[in-house]
Amino acid sequence: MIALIDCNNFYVSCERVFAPSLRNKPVAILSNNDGCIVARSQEIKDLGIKMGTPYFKAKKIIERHKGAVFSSNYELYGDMSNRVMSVLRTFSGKTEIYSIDEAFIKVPEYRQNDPENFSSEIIRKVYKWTGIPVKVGTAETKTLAKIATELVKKDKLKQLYKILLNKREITQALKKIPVIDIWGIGKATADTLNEHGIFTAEQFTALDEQFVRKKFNVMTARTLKELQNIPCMKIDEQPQPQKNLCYSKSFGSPVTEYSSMTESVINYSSNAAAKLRKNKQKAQSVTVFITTNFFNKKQKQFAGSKTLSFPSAVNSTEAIVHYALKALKLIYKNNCCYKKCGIILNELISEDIIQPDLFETDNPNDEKISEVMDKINSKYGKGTIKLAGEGVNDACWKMKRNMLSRNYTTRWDELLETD
DNA sequence: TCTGGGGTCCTAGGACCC
DNA sequence: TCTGGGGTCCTAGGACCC
Repeated sequence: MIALIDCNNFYVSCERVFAPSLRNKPVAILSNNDGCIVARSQEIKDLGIKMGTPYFKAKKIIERHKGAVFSSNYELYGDMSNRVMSVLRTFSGKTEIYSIDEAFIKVPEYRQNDPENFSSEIIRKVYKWTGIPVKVGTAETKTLAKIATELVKKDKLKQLYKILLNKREITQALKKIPVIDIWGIGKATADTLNEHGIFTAEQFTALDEQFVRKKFNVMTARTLKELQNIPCMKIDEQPQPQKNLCYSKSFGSPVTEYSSMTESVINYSSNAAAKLRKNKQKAQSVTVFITTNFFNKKQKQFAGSKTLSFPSAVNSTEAIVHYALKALKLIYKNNCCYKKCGIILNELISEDIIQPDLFETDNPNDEKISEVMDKINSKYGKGTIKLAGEGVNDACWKMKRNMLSRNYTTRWDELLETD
């Protein structure tokens, strides 16, 4: 038996924990650069504002309803997520953190005779200990557990949990779910299914496995079996180490100068390198990409990317910045109005794997310098020490975060300063 | 004026090997 | 005149997730 725990409007809930006056008001959270709406309270949804709506299109209506809007505060959400997950671990020895706001847990044997009570205990304890409201879906497969939480959302059930164990109830449930809402079925597959006259999860579940396997792929066939209550996906406690790491952001305002572009590439590379070291990994190659604003139809469009391999796996800021700048030089085109750039570190391996550098081009001091920088930044706050090439704090390309809340749970010094 | 970011997995096709 | 069969590896692109 598997339970899926899903935090309700997670980012919104995090902000509300520290601003209780917002509990019954419309609250929206914006993407980087304060661009799109990426999380919505129920009140915002009720205003008809869709996920991903550009903020400028929804601003007026939110203001009219006296709603609150926040820039996304990933430090806060990340920390709140850790708290929720540690509460969940008190319920089961087997938990899989699926995303920042969701986890699958295996229901322990001795709790399987009473999933209702088990669910409501989870909901109560997580709320009491963290302030975050969650919903719980229980079933014998992951995909059906997902369907169960979907039903809680859709039907606005009195209970914040749903149990899908017996056959009749499963069939009833699947009738209410359009294929696009099935976990693992996206737009493309849903469109094809619709063309074949398949609209609900119940209709999909009746299909022949071989047909689905042929028409689509193994993943979709697996989803089918899971909906037929045949488990195909295990709870994955030890997620595989990450294979790529990407740090990319749109610019606050467009970049037209090579010097600004280098600043941002140095900054993004340093950030990516720091993340890599935090994950205790090294990269074997780096990709740099730059693009113009593709929403602007009148502008000349350009997108370039280049991947360079390191002589041996690295994670020092110095080495990564060096190669990223080399790659940038190869793709940069003058007279373009750039909107975005990004750094991808590829072919990641554990930093414990020692790979001798054949040509000994590494500078052994680089790693030590990076280590010291990490220590200083972790003690005194991100950005305390950085490369001069990263430019100043108010550089035009830096992302906009005009409505940022405080790091209530991770930076007490910051609170003391501002209060 | 203003439109996000970060991942994974699968597949088909090309290049190459014997 | 007639030109095989069986592999592996890599890459780009598509599809999906949050």
